[in-house]
Amino acid sequence: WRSGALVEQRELTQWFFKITDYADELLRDLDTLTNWPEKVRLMQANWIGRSEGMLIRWALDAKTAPSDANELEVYTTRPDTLFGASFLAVAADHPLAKLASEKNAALAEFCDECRRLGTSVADIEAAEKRGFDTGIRAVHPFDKTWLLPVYVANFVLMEYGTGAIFGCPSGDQRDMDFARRYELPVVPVILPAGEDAATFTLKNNAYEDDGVMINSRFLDGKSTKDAFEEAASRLEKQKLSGRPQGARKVNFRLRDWGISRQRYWGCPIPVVHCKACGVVPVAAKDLPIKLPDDATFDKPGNPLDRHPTWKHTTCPKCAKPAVRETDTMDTFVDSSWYYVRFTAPQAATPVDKEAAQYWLPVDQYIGGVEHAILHLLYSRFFARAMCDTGHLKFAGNTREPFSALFTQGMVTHETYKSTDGYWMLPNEVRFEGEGAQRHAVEAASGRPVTIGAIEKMSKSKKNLVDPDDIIAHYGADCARWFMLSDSPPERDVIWTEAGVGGAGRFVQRVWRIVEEIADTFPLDDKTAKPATFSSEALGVRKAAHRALDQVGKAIEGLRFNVAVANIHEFTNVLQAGLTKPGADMAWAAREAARFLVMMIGPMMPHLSEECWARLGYNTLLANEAWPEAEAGLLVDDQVTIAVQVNGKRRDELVISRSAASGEVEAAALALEPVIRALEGRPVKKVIVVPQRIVNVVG
RNA sequence: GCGGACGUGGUGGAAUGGUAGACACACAGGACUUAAAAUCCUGAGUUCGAAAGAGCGUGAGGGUUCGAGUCCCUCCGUCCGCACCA
Repeated sequence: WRSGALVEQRELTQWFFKITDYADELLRDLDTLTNWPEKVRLMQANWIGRSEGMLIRWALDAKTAPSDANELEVYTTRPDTLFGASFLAVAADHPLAKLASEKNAALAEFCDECRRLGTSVADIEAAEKRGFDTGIRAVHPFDKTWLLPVYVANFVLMEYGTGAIFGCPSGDQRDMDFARRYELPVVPVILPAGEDAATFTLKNNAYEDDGVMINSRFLDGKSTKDAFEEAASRLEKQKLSGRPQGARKVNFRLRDWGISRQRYWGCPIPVVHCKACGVVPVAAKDLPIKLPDDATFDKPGNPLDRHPTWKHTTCPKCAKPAVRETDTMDTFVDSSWYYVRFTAPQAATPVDKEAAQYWLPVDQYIGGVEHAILHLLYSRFFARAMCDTGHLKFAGNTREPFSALFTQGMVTHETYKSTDGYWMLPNEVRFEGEGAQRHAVEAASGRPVTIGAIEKMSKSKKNLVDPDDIIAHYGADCARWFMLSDSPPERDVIWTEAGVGGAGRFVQRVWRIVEEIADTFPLDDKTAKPATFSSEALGVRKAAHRALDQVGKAIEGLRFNVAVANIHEFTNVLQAGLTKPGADMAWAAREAARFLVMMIGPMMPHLSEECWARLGYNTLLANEAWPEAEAGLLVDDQVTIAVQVNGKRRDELVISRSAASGEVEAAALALEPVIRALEGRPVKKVIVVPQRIVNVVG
């Protein structure tokens, strides 16, 4: 239904949000989003695509121009290169192209051809730069005697700038390609640093960077930046038909947001079309407009448009029969402000400003990078628009909906296709062989299966793994633990169950340790903390407190795989400690068990509550505060420092934490491997980094 | 074409410029067992060596530094975004 007359008709009633009004602010405020990934900020900046340039009006030579066309306005970011101009070009849809086509059948044909091609990315890539000389000549703004040809060119976009450009082949690769094809002059106007003006020439590569102006009359010798300023201010002062010939202009790549969809599944756009009153908004009391329950989907096209009764209503203004808008909104509209609604989901009005002000902005937003541009830009726009319409107010002076953003990776998996071309679930497939011999067959029939690319898990390609299988076998906590331990959350993961067994063993191990400690050292609030600890017990305590510190920080930083590794490490120490019983170890072990259970809590909630109860507590672990690590247990009196000779590690040294540099140096130089590595050479220099490393240079 | 990210053992991955490979998976050997499972212990980047030890080692090559996986430059590869935006 997107072809033919219907599209024309639709064009007239397309609905847009004026996101371009916020282009500058959306771009500028990206700098304030310091807790957003650089990548996403960059993608948004590129998408908004701000460029500073000029609109320049060129007079058309009366002898060659159509009678009702006497000037052509172009957009450029490089007024400095005006003396390198060798042609002008307009888009096939440009009014001047249409005007010129009226008396030129060949030109009209060329314009048609341009319109047919050049829509898809692939077309553009393949398309050569082609043009058609309209015969019209334009007058150079700085030289009345200099006439330039005006072409229609397939690489000029009507949607950007004015749909017309001036071509400077020496300074722009596209213009260069065009000039070489149509044998237009190529005049270098910018001399790169280190080049000689007398010998500098360009072959088929344009020089697009900065330099010193040449062949440019009054601009000669200026820097690119100064030349821009000079040319711009002259054009601003210079008049053409009584108006300034040039005007500075900021242009954006960002377009307005077309929200009209010809689909059933979306919020209806709440307006009515009345023959007498025109487009009339639906009264607030009649909102929301509900979709009909009896839509049919048996034919292509918009079910709302062909529904027998739904669209027929009366005009809110004059009460005469009128027709509802049958376009519905893009679903991105809903996702652009749900976070505001979520602060007061029961509110009678769309937004409870007080609740929104209390909760927003969102502290930590987590989502896939696929939303980097559309959803996240629309949401930033909506937050601002809602502030301006009085629907929303933020507590601070920000207008950003999401303070911090984290982009998680995707879960990917191999894809499988049967011989008849159907996608197959991984659990319908059996594997044989290894390495290059590895191949797949249908588990049920033994028929061969093609192993396809590793792709993002999707229902359509069926490369899905059902977590129920893992949950049934190992439990939900184990599934969670395994996923968190596997790789950092920002990275894509190729899903594999290899390793889930290890997570299962860890779950069992935690339970065994907790049982052992609960049985051997039952909860007894009266047991006083021992005055001193054996070195083993102290070791357990240090490991416990260090883990608490590390795991807390890792979780805060969303580095869950590191948190898991830290817990593993600590568990290993605790388990070894249990083989050396004693009153002080009992106390240390109980403390350690309590910490262990608390640390796994966020990642294995069921197991940890079970363990918590097993340790004798009759509270909910979920209500417990994260314990504070004792600072004194986080540092050792003795530190191990590496000893290098000429940057190569030769030995290590255990020494008092507070040892003076001289002391450390002496101890390092006395080490036998150090003496050996020096091979009798004198020591030139010794670098001592306290508590870290010694480097002997010799 | 423009912009960006990444490249570390058999695998997933650790590492504020300071002992590369933590932790785990897989693997091998051992203990326990009639046996297996489970559990526990041990080993393991690579080359040479019986060992002690030594050489090499974070995609390749250069640079900065006492010291580089980490910073800078060039190249190769992989991935992502934008794409004739004047």
